[in-house]
Amino acid sequence: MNSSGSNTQSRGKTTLRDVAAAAGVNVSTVSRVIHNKGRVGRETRERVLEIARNLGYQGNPIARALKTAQSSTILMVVPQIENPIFASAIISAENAARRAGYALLVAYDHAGSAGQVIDDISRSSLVEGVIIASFDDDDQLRQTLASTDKPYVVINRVLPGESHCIAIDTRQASLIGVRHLTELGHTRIGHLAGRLGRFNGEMRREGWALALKEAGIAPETSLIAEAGYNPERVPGAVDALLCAGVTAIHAATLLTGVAAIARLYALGRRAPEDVSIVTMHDDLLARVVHPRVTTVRLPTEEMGELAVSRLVAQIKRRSAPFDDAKDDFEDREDGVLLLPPGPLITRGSAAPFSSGQ
Amino acid sequence: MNSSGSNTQSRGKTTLRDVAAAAGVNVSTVSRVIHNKGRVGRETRERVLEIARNLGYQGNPIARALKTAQSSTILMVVPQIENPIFASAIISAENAARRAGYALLVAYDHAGSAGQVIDDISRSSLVEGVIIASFDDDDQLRQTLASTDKPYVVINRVLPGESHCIAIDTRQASLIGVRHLTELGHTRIGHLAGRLGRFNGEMRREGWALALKEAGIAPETSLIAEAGYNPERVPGAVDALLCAGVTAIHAATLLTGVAAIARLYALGRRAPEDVSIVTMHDDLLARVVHPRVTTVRLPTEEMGELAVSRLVAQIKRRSAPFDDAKDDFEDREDGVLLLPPGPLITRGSAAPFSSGQ
DNA sequence: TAGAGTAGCGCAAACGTTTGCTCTACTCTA
DNA sequence: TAGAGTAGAGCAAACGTTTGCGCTACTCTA
Repeated sequence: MNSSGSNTQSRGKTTLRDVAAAAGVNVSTVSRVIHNKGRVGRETRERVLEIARNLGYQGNPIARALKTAQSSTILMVVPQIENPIFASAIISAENAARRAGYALLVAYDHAGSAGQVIDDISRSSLVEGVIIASFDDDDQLRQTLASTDKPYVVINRVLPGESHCIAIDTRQASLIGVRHLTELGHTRIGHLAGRLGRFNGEMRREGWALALKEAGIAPETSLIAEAGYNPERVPGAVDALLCAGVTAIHAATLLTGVAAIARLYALGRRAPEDVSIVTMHDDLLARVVHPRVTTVRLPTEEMGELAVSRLVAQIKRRSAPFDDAKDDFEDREDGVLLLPPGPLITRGSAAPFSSGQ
Repeated sequence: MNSSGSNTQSRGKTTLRDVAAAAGVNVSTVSRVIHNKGRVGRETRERVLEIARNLGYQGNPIARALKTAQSSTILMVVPQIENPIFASAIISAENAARRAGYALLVAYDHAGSAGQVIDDISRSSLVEGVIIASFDDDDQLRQTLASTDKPYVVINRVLPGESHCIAIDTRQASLIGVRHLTELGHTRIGHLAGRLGRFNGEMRREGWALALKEAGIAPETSLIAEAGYNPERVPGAVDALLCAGVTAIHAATLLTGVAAIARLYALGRRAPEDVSIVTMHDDLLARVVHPRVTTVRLPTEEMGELAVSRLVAQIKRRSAPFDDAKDDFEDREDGVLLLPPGPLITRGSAAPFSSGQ
C-alpha cells in the first residue's frame, strides 16, 4: 500500500469511464476534475477525486496523447563516443525532463546519421522534440535538422546560422586552463588538440592560443598535436609535443589528458614533475588517477538542463503560438547560448615551472 | 529527398484516411496493406503502397498504441552511480531495443527508489516492460517488483527466488583474475572489496577466496578491505592491504582498481613493480591509465542485449499467451541467467612475483 | 448450370481521452 | 416577479488506428 498508484487494481486498468460510473457522473466531468479545467462543483469534485483515488485511476497517457497530440516524450541523440560529458548531460537532462513531466528517450547514434535514428524512433514512439548532441560535421547536422519538423535543440556545439544551440564556451575553458599554466611560469605549453577544423576542436585551440598571446608567447604550430577524441592517438601526439620541448600540456579533453599522463609515465617521465598537465571537464575520472588532474569545470549538467528547458519552451510555444502568458519556464529565449566554464580546479597534475625541467 | 520519411509532408501528418481517400479505398484496406494482414488484391496493394509512399505516410504510433494497447516502449532504470558497466549495458540495450522495434526510455534513480521512478514515467508514457539495474538491497527491490504489474527483468544481480534475473558471474570473474595472480607466483593477494553483504560484493569476494584455496592459500580476513564502489574510500583500503603485506591486489571494480593504482603511485610505490593489480570489466578507462590495467572482460553488452530480448519475449508471450508458434526470439527461456565472464586481458598492471617485493 | 466456396473489400465499433457546445436550474438585479 | 446571467454538468464528436463481421462477385466443381 505505497503511495504510488500502479498497485491497487493490478490488471483492470481503471478508466475514466469506470470512475464516472462509480461517481454517477459523465466522463467529461471526471476529466475536468482531473485536469482542473472547466467548472465543477466543489462537492462533485471531491467525490470524484475520492473515487478516482480509491479506484487507483492512473489515466492513460496514450489516449491523452492521441487526443491532445502531445506525447510528453522527448528524444536525446548522443554520438556513440565514450565521452564523460555526454554521460552527465544525459543524466541531468533526464532529471530535468522528468521534472517537467516529460519522459526522455535516449538513443545512441553509431552510424553517425542522427536523422536515421530520429526516424527510427519516431516510427515507434511519437516524440515532441529532439535534443541532438553531436560531433557531426556541419553539413550532416544541417541535413538532419532540415529533415525533421519537430522542435529541437543542438547541444555541445554551435552551428553557424542556427539559433537553437547550447554549447559550453570551451574557448574560455582553454583560456582559463592555459592561463593557469602561464601563471605557473610555463612558457612552452603544448596543445593536445581535439579535432581541428571542427567546432569543439577549434574553440579549444583558440583558447590556448589566446592565453599564450596574453602572456606574450607565440602559439607556434609545432606546439599543437592533434589526438582527436581517441585515446589511441594520444601517445604519438604527446611524443611530438615532447620533441617540441614542452614543459606543460593542455589537453582538449579529460580523457586525452589522462591518457597523456599515462604516456608520460610510460616514458619514465612524470606529471607534474617533468611535465604539467591541464585539461577540462571534471569527472570521477579526474580524481581517480595519479596525479589527480587539474582541470576546468565544464557546466555539462547545466547544458543538459537548459536543453530540455528550452526544448520544452519551444514545444509549449508551438502548441499555443499566441498565448503570451508567461508560464513557469523562466528561460524562453532563443539564440545561441554559450555557457561560461569554470572554475579551475587545481589538483596535482600541474606544478610551477622549475628550471630543472 | 533522403530515404527517411519525415520530410515529404512537413506539417500535415498524412493519415490513414488521407491515403485511403487518395487511393479510393477504405481505411481498413490501407491498414491491412500496411501491416500485411488480411487479404488484399495484388493490384490494390501496390497502388496503396505507392500512394502511401508518395504521401509520406508514417503512421501514428500513438493511435496504434491506443488500439493495440502496445506502446512499443520499454524502460530501463539504472542507479545514479558512475559505473562504466551501466553505460555499456545501456548502449547495448538501446541498440537491441531499437532492432526489436522498441524505444528505450532511460531513467536514473537517484533516490534509490526505483518504484517511484517507474510510477513517474508510467504517468507520462506507457511502458510495456521494465529493465531494472539496481544496487538496491533485496527488500527494496522486491517491493518495487511487487508494485508493478508489468513484465520486468532485473539485471546485474540475482535476487533469490526471482527468476527474471540476468547477471554476470562475477564470482567466476574474480576467480579468473585471482588465479592469474597466483599463477604469477603471488601468495599474499588482497581483495579490494565492493559492498560486502550485497550480492555483487559477495560474489566477488567468494571468487577471490575460491582462487586462493585453489592455490592452497588461506583467504585471511585481514586480506580483505572494503571500498564499496566509491573511489574515495580506496586509499584507506589500499593502505590497509599494504599493511597486511600484500604483493598483489584484486579490485572488485575497474574504477576502484584504477584508484588503487593511483594510491600506490601517491605512496611512491608502483604497479606492477611493487604491487600487482587485477580487476574486472574492460573499458576505455582500463587502457587510458598507466599502467594499462589487466582485467577480466565482463559481458556487459550481452547482458543489456539479453535483458531486452528476454523482456520482449515476456511481453509477446503475455499478449499472446496461447500462441506457441516459435517466433524469432531465440531466447524465450526464463530462469536466472548467469553470464560467464572472460577472457582475461593481460596488460601492464600485473607482473610475476619477485622475491624483491 | 447451379451451388458452394472464397477472395477482396467496406462498415462500423471500438481504444480512452479531451473539449466545444448545449441544456438545465439556479441566483441575481431591477 | 420577470428577465438576464451564470454555474454545473451532460452529450457527442473527434484523435488515428485496428479488426471482427458481413457483403458482393468471382471461380471453381459436379
